[in-house]
Amino acid sequence: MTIGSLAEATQTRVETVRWYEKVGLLPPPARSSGNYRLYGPEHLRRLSFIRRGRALGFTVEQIRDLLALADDRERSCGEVDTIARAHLADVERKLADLTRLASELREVIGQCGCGSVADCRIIEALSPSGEPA
Amino acid sequence: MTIGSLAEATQTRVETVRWYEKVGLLPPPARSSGNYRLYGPEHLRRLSFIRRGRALGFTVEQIRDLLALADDRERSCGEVDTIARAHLADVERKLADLTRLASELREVIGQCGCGSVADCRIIEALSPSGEPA
DNA sequence: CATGCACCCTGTAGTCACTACAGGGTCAAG
DNA sequence: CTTGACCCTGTAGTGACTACAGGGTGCATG
Repeated sequence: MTIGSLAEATQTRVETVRWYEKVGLLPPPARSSGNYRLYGPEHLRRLSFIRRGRALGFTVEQIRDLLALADDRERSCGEVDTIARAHLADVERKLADLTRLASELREVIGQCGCGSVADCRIIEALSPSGEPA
Repeated sequence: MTIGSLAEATQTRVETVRWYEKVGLLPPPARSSGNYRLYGPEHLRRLSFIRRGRALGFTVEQIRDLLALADDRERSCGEVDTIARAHLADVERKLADLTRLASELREVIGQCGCGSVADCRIIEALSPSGEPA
């Protein structure tokens, strides 16, 4: 399996696959006579894991930890649970922030009468103490 | 007003103030005999505008545009409205993404029986076709 | 007058997770 | 034998800062 096929199979860019190798998430594969990377099914599994983790918003460092835990199959699942819960808490914080932000934005936009900038409420809302910038 | 007071007044780091100057959001202020930056009330107003915009999630480029529009007070408010609406649409997209993500995470976490990694549902959920990594 | 300390200066490099080249090599089809 | 798709390495860029390193300034205290 060349890097192109692996990338296609996992919906990843070729450069990204090489980057995962560089930062140590994906082990260096064998090389062909022409120095092409040759991947096996284990690489496909590992890269799929990485991509799914990224899609769920885990950082690369969290995925590195999860991979290390997944490799050590005897270990208790507790640490995995801890990482996942910490991440969920993070996502929920961001969600709350964005919700607040969206409602502030909607309010600001609703006030715009669309006259001239001189009396634009959006600009006013951005300026300190409602004064134009 | 030195850079430190300005930074404190706007809840900004000193380095960030200097960075806004470097990228052209904040005009270069006068200098003291000892080469210290000296800011006036206009700088305070402009920096407050920038910080409020950032807090609302506008990018630096969007703020650059908003500042240019705000400076040209004759112009119609339409462009300001366009920028704000585009940003709101962006925020709403992110909000939808995060909401989906949080529910997926909650599901994954709920499945973890916290035994050994070998039968950890979180790891399985991250692996392709439910198979361990 | 000397010292110390908080503050300021410039400039560069690092963060995160990639992305985008530049400048070349390899391979299979026509 | 040439074309074109693919691959290689290495470096630099993205956004919005942040973190130094290595120095200068300004003011209070001894």
